[in-house]
Amino acid sequence: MNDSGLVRRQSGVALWRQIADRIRAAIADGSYDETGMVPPETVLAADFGVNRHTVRAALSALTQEGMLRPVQGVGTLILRRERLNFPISRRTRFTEGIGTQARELSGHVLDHAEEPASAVVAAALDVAPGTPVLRIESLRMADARAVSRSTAWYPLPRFRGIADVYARTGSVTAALKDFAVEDYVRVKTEISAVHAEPGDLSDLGLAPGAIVLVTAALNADPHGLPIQYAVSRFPADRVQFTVEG
Amino acid sequence: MNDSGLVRRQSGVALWRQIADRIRAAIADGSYDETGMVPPETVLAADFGVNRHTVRAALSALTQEGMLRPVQGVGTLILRRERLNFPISRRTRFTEGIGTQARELSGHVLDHAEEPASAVVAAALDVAPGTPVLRIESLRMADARAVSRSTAWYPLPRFRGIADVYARTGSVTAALKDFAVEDYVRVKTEISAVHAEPGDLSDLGLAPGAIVLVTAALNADPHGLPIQYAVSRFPADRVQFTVEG
DNA sequence: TGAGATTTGTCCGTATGTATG
DNA sequence: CCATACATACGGACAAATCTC
Repeated sequence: MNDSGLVRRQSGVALWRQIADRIRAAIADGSYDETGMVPPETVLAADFGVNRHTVRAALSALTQEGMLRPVQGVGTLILRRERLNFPISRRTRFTEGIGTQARELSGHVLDHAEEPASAVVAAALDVAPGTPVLRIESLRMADARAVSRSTAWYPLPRFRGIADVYARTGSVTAALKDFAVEDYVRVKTEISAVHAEPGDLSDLGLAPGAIVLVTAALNADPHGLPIQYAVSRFPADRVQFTVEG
Repeated sequence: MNDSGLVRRQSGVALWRQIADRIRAAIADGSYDETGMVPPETVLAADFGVNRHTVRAALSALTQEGMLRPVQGVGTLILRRERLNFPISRRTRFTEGIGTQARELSGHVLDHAEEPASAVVAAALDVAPGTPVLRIESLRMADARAVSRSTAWYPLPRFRGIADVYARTGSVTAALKDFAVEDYVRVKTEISAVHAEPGDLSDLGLAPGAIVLVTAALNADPHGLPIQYAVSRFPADRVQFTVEG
């Protein structure tokens, strides 16, 4: 199922990395589920039309990522990792959304500060540009792996101090409840994908060339007042979204 | 606005390609809108911490993509910076969705055939695995650039012959209307992102390492009967999605 | 008109990374 | 492990086009 594809040279992406990306994708869509192993290096080399050394470099990178374990005399075992599914709907909640897909979920506040609203943030929160807003940087983990890195903006003075509550509870929903927001709805979500930037490499533990899914989301209270605008970055090899109509 | 990021070496992704990706992203988010030009090569080289030749290789790639036009003695002009926005909602329609964002829209049938339903397709269309279904491969263009490559499955015998109507009209909605489907709704959309595969390079005109947004969508008629299951691939540098709550 | 500054275009050589056999 | 070929990245120097004063 991984045939029909010569790999492209002189493209600025090393052959071993192109091959690593394709093997990762093949593992994700279950192509090797029957054996639980990657095909032998010589077979892969023939399939991709490259030298065995090049395949070895690709497998070595995937082994480094913790996705494979080579066993001499046996083959290269696949250590399966499922992709977390993150539902997006009018009632999007991070913790409920991931639900039972991970044993351990947590949210961490990395930093927070009050600052004047940029044009984009001001438009989203429906305030004048330059109005003070609260910015919170956070990291979400599932089973000890980073699944999102967010920057969220909240209007002031309504939510002054919410960062402390979030830091204590690890939940946005709980923190909002503390500020008398019993319910809220997801008004709009923009989804795009870009290559990992230097910040993603450290925050999300990614390699250069990796893919980051980016969402820009607006949440509002039941009266329609914007309460949060957030830009979040997700590692595409660990997360997907589902939009339920 | 493009600072704070040295670029990573020996990662299997050439520096010039990493830099090309970041400049493309900076163009897309409007960082250079004031001048309509990319900063001078020497400035970019200093920002990224690389030699000017390396920046030139990146700019050369973007010029090849039709995104830039260098002018000796003046600078490097930005030709194109729009990303098509594709709204996803209960009433998702491709043509209406793209709407006025492009002057010319078209859909082309590349291939179609009847085949037994795979496990995934059968589950989506709510038929028994192996039941014959109609598969249609299509390509959608906006202003002479490919914006999606889709594989869609339709239940049989209900939609036998719909490929011809789609090929003639270039519109799924029109073709469905021909089969007495006056209205339909988007039940579910899964969104993920992967690296471009060999097929994407030719179909969507992408370079290796490029990002492809993948959607798996189920449409149903007003009675809730599944009428179409489609897996579509979009070039992430030209397309983004918006989910409206 | 012209001199100087700025910016892209092209050449040289050299060291390292990638890919093959 | 080796040897070989090509791509990538760097450093420097200069030419050509454009703008400003």
